[in-house]
Order: sequence, then structure tokens, then C-alpha cells
Amino acid sequence: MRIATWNVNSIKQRIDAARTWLAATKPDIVCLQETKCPDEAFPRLEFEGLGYNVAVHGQKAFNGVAILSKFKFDEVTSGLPGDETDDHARFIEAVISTAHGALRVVSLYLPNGNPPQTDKYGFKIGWMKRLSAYARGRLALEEPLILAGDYNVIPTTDDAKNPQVWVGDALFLPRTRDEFRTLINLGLTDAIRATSDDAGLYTFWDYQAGAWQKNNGIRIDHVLLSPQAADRLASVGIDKHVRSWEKPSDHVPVWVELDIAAK
DNA sequence: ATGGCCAATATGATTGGA
Repeated sequence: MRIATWNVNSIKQRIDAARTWLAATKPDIVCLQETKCPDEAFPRLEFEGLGYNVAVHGQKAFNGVAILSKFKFDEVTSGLPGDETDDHARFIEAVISTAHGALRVVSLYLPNGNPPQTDKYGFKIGWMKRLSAYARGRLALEEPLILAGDYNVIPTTDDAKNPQVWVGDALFLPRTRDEFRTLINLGLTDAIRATSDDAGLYTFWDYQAGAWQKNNGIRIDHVLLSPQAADRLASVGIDKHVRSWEKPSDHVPVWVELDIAAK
């Protein structure tokens, strides 16, 4: 089973790229972020026509997450618990039945948090603490669990072309990386780092200043696996070439292949 | 991380992104 995540930076602007990418890579489950449209405006029929079930949690103009699945959803839940005042559409969870029992998949879009001296950064750190609390509860179920999405976290200096320029940034501040390690240390596996210690594995290149041409990228889109999912990890990859397409997102897809069969 | 962008909004400027 292939599970992918992709921050599309507007689903409406990425319909053609998405269709091409889906046809080429045939993922079974896709976690999308920054869909940037309310649920009623999501191009649901486009994806249903390609054989996907569609679960959306969007809002007007900003944020927005979704999950596409070749297999039917047993359950879909939206919103990260723990803050009644959080009205951002950044979290959706779906449960799918497999030959090995329930598979739980989350599409998440963690807040950017810049500038760090504002309450935007407090919101980011609070969101990360809530994500860890959520993950702790789900890990106790001892099921395959996939936490995939745009984390807006550069975990280490190997995950940026020019780490020195990110030193004061919300994506790379010590506190941000500390919270990310806290999450990982609950028992999750960063799928990319399960297979490679290489530097230069990026998932985002800014639209500005020729960042793509200079390969001035960062790795901020992550697929985290529970032990029961990591035990079935077969392969992982970054679809870097998608960044060179016409009208690209500034992020590219990241995917895992798991030895899990649908029911 | 800027020389250079992109997307959404009732828009011709502002906000947010990373």
C-alpha cells in the first residue's frame, strides 16, 4: 500500500498536476495540505472520478487538509483536540480497514509560526504539544498509524541547504526542534530517516530568488510512523521532479510503501 | 530568506506563506 503526502498550495491551482501525479504514481492514500478552499468548493468529483474516496476539512482562503483513499473510510474525524478556540482547518484523521486490522492516517498542516516574537509562534508550539498529546493516546492503541503532512519543522542542519539562514526562524528554532523530537521520541519513526542519513533530501523550495534552480531547499514535509507501521515499511521516497513541472506547488510529494494489504 | 514568487480576496492592495 502506497501512502503519500503533498502540500498542494491550493487544490484548485493544482488539479492538472495532481491528475498527472496520481496517474504516474498510483498512491492508495493521499494526504493533502493547503487546499485553500471551503469543503463545498473542493473538487471532489475530480478525485472520485479517479477512483478515490474523499474526506475534506477546509476553510475559506487559507489552510485546509484532505485525505483521498482508494479504500472506504470507516471513520473520519476533523480537528486536533485540546483547544476550543482553534478554528484553523489543519488536521483530519481517517480509519481504514486492512488485512492487518485498522490503519489510521492523519493529514496535518502544522502552523508556520513566523514571526517568532508574536503569538503565532505560541500557537505553533501549543499545536505541537497538542499533537504530541494526541499521538501519545493513539500510540497506546498499538496500531499502524501514519502522521503525514507539512510539519513546518526543519529537524536538523542536514535538512536545509543553508541552515545558517534559518537560525532565528520558527521552522528551525531550538524550541521548535525540541517539540518535534518530543513527538518523535514517543516512539514514531521519521520514514525518510529510517532509510537515509543523507543531507539534501528536500521537500520544499521557495518560489522566490531562484531557490529551485539553486537547490536551495528544506525538508519540512514528513511521514511519521507508529512502530506497527514502521515494521511494515518497504520503501520511501520524495517525488522531487514534480517541483520542475508547469505551475508547481512549492512543496513536492513524499510517500511510503507499506507491506499492508487492503481488506 | 530574497533580486527574482504565488494564491486568495470582491482584488487592483493586502495578507499569508516559509
